Amino acid sequence: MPHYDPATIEAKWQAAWDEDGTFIAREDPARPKYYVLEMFPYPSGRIHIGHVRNYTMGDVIARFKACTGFNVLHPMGFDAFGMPAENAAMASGGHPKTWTYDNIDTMVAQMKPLGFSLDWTRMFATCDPEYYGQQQALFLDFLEKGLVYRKNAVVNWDPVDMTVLANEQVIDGKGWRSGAEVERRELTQWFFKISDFSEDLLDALDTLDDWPAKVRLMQENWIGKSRGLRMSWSLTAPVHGFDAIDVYTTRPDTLMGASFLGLSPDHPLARALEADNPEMAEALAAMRKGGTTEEALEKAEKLGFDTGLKVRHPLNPDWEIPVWVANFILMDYGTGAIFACPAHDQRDLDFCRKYDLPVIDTFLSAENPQPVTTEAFVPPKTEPVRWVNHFAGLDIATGQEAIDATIAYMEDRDLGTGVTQFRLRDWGLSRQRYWGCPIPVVHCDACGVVPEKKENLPVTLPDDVSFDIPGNPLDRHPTWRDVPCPACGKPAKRETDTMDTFVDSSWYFARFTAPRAETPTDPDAAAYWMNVDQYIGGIEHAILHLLYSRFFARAMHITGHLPAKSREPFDALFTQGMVTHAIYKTTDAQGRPVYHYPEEVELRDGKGFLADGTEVEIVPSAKMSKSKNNVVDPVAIIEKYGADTARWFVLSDSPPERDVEWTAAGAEGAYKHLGRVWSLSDRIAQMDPAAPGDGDDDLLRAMHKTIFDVTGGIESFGFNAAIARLYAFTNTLAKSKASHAAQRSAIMTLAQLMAPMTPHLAEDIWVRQGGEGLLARAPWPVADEAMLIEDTITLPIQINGKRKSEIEVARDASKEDVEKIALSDDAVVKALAGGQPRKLIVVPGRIVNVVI
RNA sequence: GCCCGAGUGGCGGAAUUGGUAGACGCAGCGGAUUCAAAAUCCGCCGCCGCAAGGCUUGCCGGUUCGAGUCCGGCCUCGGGUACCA
Repeated sequence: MPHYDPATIEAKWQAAWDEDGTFIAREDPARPKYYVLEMFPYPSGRIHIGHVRNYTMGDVIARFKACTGFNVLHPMGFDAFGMPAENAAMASGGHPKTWTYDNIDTMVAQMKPLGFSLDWTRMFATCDPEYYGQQQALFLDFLEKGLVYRKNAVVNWDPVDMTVLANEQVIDGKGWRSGAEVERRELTQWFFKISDFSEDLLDALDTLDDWPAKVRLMQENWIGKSRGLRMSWSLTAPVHGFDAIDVYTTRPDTLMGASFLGLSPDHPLARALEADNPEMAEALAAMRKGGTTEEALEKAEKLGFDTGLKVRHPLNPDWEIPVWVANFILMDYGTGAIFACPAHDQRDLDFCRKYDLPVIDTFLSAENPQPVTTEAFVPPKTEPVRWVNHFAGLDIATGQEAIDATIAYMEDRDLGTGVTQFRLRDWGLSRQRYWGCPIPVVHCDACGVVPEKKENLPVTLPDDVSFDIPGNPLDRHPTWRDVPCPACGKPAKRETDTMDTFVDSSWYFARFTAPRAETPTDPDAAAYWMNVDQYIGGIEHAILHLLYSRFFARAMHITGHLPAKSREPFDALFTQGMVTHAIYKTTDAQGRPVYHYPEEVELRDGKGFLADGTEVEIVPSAKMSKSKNNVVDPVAIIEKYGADTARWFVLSDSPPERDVEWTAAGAEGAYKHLGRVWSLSDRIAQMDPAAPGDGDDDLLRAMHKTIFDVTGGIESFGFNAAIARLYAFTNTLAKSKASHAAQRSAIMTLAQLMAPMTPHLAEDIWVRQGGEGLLARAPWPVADEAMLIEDTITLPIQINGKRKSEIEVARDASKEDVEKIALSDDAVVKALAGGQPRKLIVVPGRIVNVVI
């Protein structure tokens, strides 16, 4: 008897699909289309188990939809620009382009044996000039429609390496290579006007019914719509042309608790003042140290500088309040100036305690009225509180009521304006780096910023660059940088910043509909294939990538590159969990972290050691990340057991939305199971067709139940539960004594139901049982509803809510009959001891509860 | 700091969304087969207890005839935090 030999089977069926062109997507108006997309990978070097899991999920959906009558588009590409390529070039002297394309070749070679139903003819990498040239065309169209502009923004500046750092490259406020304290520095940069769409991006979340609620909630919070008050605080004496300071607040109800007026260190007034005040300049320089992330700003120790200026309280001109500069105030949000109310904001309170500024309660807890000491009192805006300091004479009212009342009061007296504000900021896309899409503009002394002509696109990256010194090689590449002005022809300079890699991934899904078109999209192809019916990717992209893509889809509609229906490009979203793995860490002489690969670490008694005996720190369950060296390579699994085992295993072991900690155990079990199914098929094929059988009806009922459960499981992303049903049905079939006809029907159906997960094995069983054509194209089995209904059911009996017994009743037994049977049950009779139940609850078809 | 999740046997997890907690798999234990082993097949397998029985879904409290599921308060872990992708 031949044995299960995945190496042979898998190669054979992959060749058969290739020859048939099974997965090549062609527009066909006669058939409904289905576009399945998994977030495309960064070409980090080798695929890891997370990729296998992610793409297998998409493949299950793609294969399932193809068998249920859809014309499926299932493409793959690479998100190929980004920092790791430059870091690799710096570390080993190669070129980012070589590194990237070599990695892509390796990863494609690793992915193909997995047998994904991908249309490889549509593949591209975002670093292909063909792709990024079209992205430059999009940029120019956006520019023309006013969707892109320039303004100043802060970056992390490494004063030793003289270069801009990514947030990731700032560790504890220091540059990752130089170790120097990072400074915040302003540069003129390009921005997409995503804020024009704040309201729309927020409102449209309600239409995304097939997105996870948590993602919509995260986006809602990120966009952060708030209603507040904008008002002016007049200075007691004008300075540097300022006679007042504009402030925005979402808590105008706390106006009477104002303690000081705070300016961002980047506020124009702060900058004007420090110019002729060395002491202040020094203090502000200290405040500008450290990274630019929100987390760093929020967690940094509160620093302040008293400007000596005073403003008058808008409601009481005699009340003078000091003006301070404070490091926790963001220039990007509101007006870059706040009034601080320490009693009801923890940051303000920490600041006031440190600098000995007054703390004034405006309201107290209704039940427990205590003045604020070390903890700010910040109840939900919907909770009623007792007002002790409010101009409108409120007593008990909620924060929201007080806010509304305050805004009305201030507007009536012309002291301020109620405004709606969004937290969402414009998207800064400039990066001072080489390995990205060049921004297609030229800076001319005479003409200013001049867009490159479309016929000159793509503006390609030069190949002759070096990475031996920090900074952007484009900046120091005269023959690339120095060009004639496209408008006047005089000497000018190219923009040397490149685009954020999020730009690349914000429209690739549209490009896949016509990957070789000579415009960014092809209208007919986009109209047919868009939208993405099912998008699958990691929860780590819940905010930025998805929000940026939603913006891009809108902007591409405005510029005529996508139809109106694609303003929301992803109809359904599934966020799979991450594959996690411990990180093994030591520190070098400078105290910087060094990460070790799992294969370098020997585990003993829960501790890890390197070959030389050094103990490593183990950080459990961390996201697999190239830079942390905790990536698990699936290639060994595929080589040992085959692709079907790898696919089956990554789906079977945990629910797809949950993180999974990778362990090697278990793959063996999956492999054994597939071998069992293969042998079972072989045994059935050798049965005597004429021999009598027993239990055909039971087997066929189990089969239809399995069809029903597995179909539902796949449709609802319950892959692990669907696989559990397939295990159970395999066990049933293995024990069955049914006739050959029934068993053949059962094994062929089993093969079909397994096909989305283990397509090669399934095709092989299909053809050995005499199935016609490719299983990949065979119609999906449909459960016969009549076979799903059982005649009798088992009802559990609870006594006082605890299960004590169970009864068999007819499926359609009346409530009265069930009560009668339940009350005559031994356990119930015993528990009642002759008495009457206090209450008898019968939930038909579910449960009986006897309350005594 | 702030926003969003997750927590169930030795392990991964299931539970028709308020109705039998532990499906299915892994590991383990026992048996069959074998000269022996591997492979395969059969059975057992939450915890305490000799048993009767009791306990059990991170912790504390609540709602309910009934809570893994709903509500309130904590703890731990993970994701995001706008230049990692």
